[in-house]
Amino acid sequence: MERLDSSTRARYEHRAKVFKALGHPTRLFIVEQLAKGELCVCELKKMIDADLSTISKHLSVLKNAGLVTDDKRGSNVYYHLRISPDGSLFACMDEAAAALASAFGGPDA
Amino acid sequence: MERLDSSTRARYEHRAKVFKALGHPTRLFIVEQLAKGELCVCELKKMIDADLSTISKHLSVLKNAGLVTDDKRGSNVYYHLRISPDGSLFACMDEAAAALASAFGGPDA
DNA sequence: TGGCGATTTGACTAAATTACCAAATAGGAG
DNA sequence: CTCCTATTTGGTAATTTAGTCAAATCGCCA
Repeated sequence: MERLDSSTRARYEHRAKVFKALGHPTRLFIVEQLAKGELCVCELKKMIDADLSTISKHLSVLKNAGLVTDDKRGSNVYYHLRISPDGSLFACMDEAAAALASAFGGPDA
Repeated sequence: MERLDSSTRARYEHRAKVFKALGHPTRLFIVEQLAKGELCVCELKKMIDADLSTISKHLSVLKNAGLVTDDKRGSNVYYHLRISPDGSLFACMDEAAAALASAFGGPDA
């Protein structure tokens, strides 16, 4: 029987950090937009109705989870994905939606 | 250009809920154990060093995210996964670990 | 019926998250 | 150099989450 001891826990904390970063609608949206190509903060601002500082902090969470990197060019900061848009993390998003929908009979159940 | 308006946002909130549920090491551990087969709360208790009520609440979060269901049999409550252990949500966990590791040069980078 | 083991729920506290505003910083243009 | 734009950071209030203990439930068995 596997037990959640401290060394096992460290491994799970590692993974949980990535899921946690994806656990916010705005961040999930950002990740999907970046899947189409890099965007600078001001471009994301046009898409998202929130304070610029809020968006900046969401980007920082994604960066700390290893999901994106930033690249300063001129006075702009461009963000792009570190994961493949064809990878399981994206397939996973659809499965996530399906899990909830099929459980509670949502619109796309 | 796609915008995160209120209806779009509702869709992302839906998905984010599932990721959020996976964004805790204990819950991630529980999900992986359940991938091997159903377990009752007292069996999970043997694996996890936390208060029984804490475990119960984690299970409730997973249930609300549509990831598990419960099944009372006798005086025990058995939990089992609602998602396939072969699906992308599991493949995704490895990718999650890899994303962080490759970003920060972790042990399994 | 009475009590027991298993599990959930409620009350509560501490800690983390989120959002906004204002201020700081950094680079480029004039 | 100085202003302007782009972005991040710090402070703070509101909300949510995680964890613990105690109390409430529920199904069984004597």
